[in-house]
Amino acid sequence: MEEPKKESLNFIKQIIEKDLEDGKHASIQTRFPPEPNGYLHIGHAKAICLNFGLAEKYNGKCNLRFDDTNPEKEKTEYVDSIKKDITWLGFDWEGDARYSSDYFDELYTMAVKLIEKSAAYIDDLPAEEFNALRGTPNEPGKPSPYRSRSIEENLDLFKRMKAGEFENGERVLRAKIDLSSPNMHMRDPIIYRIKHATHHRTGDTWCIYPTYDFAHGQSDSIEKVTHSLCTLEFEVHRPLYSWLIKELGIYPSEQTEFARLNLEYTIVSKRKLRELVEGNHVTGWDDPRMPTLSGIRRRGYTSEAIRNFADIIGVVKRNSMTDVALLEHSVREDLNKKANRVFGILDPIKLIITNWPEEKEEMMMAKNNPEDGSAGTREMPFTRELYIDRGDFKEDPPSPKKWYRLGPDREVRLKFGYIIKCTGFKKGDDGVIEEIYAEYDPDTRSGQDTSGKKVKGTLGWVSVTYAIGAEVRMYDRLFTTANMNTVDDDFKNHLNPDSLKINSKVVLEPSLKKAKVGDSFQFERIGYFRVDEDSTEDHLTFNRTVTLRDNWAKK
RNA sequence: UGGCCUAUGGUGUAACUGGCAACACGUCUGGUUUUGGUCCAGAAGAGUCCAGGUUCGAGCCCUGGUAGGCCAACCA
Repeated sequence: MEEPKKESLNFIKQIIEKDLEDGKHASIQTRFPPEPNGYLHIGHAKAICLNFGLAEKYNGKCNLRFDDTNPEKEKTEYVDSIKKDITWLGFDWEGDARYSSDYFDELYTMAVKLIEKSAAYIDDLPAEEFNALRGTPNEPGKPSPYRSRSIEENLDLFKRMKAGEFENGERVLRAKIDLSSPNMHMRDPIIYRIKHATHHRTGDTWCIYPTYDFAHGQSDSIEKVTHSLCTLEFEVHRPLYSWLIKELGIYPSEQTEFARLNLEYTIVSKRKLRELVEGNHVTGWDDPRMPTLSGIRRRGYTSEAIRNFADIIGVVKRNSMTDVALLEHSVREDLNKKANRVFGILDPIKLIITNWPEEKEEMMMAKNNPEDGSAGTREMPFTRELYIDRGDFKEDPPSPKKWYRLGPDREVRLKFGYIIKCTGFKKGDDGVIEEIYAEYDPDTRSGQDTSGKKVKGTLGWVSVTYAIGAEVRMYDRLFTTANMNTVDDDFKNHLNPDSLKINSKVVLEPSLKKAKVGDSFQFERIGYFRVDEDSTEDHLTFNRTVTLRDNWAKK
């Protein structure tokens, strides 16, 4: 017997398994806490797969909680899109979606408790003076003159803040911790601020709102989150996270940080993505070039591919730059199993079978997916005039060993059809080839080939008589620079001018008439394509998801 | 004149917690193939940031460096 290979655990799984073994927790509770101020992107997918995946693996639970403590930025529109994206990825959150705003009352009570413990105070300092007193990482902060107010005065002021007696920015509530801490977040951080703004859920009930630091950890605690996972930049917040929980004597959730996803040629800053949308550099949040989940989905990536991708990139504490090849491999792997094969000709040129009678038609049997027998077969009409791809013909091709395709006197198989031999071509005055002529060998019908001929090249084709036209949007990376984190000029200078090429002269085999929005196909020998929502009843539009691997084109 | 985190092939991660560095992607060979796809077989590619130390033995531990990331929004 072979030793069962021990599954290697990432550092978070190790922590969880230890906690479970030690009996620290009977089961785990995680949460995915997006701020509803934008669309989810591929980086969020990593966090979603982590949190929901962990709950799945360890029979725990994962909440969806909207971190909505800043009314000026948050909108219900985003709540809806976020839910949709998580569902698309195939995850279910525990119970109803939660909101930090659900806990505003409780949070307020906690703040009062802190004041009563003399662990928080109201500061009247204007922002400028406030920041000056805070010091720098190298110099300790100095106390505000308001730091030593009485509990009664603080309580009264806080109540009046809540009652709306003050203007935005006039006063804040600060936790009283340690002004000389080398960690800036411990230098009496602001925990409540005045914002006369309408909240997407609580409306005008409140004019004071807790800051991230005062809302996040306590919300975790209220939900009895055992493992609160967030990205590396929150590492410095952890002492504050723990301090508040301890000071308030509430359920001790624990924060653990992991590295966020960095993907080559990709940007995941919400601000920058918004800039692309608003500057019309892309067509919208769901432009198939966008790294948003809505964009990726529209492009044709499957949720299985994304989940697999999240799986193979792993979870660690070190920053890295992920090769896009990993993502592309994930989709190809998934689509290879699922997508039916069809013939699509991106750059059509007429091929005329001169020894094929004008009116003769034959139906050819084509396999839908060689990887999946249950995908069945379909019929394709074979006629005298066909379209093949211009790139499959060369007037003066290299040696047959280097060129498997068509050229004068060369033979190829038209897949699922006959072997043909090129007998000539017609060139226009402008030097452009207009038509290719060939003769077919009647003994080579696919499946009934008695000729014994072997040809190296196999081409896709579409009957001119039955072809349907379509538009294909060929997408490429949005940026030309691999590491977009380190560009110091305007990131828009790095936009790839060729990130979208529209090809509207594409012809497709007639079976595609039945294609529906959202369907993915493999155009044989070319790539994977998804039917876009811009398609109409009688005109299909496809997005190129990704090309096929092509070992030959590289040489 | 600070604090915290991190460092393993080209890329992403492993290494049963001290036992001669593994997997995936990518690259290159060859085979199969009615997709130059898939699949199959194989190869190259790191001696684990550097220097010391502990140890029979260090990628894992210790010390000191170096490099990168993060922290001074009433953002999250």
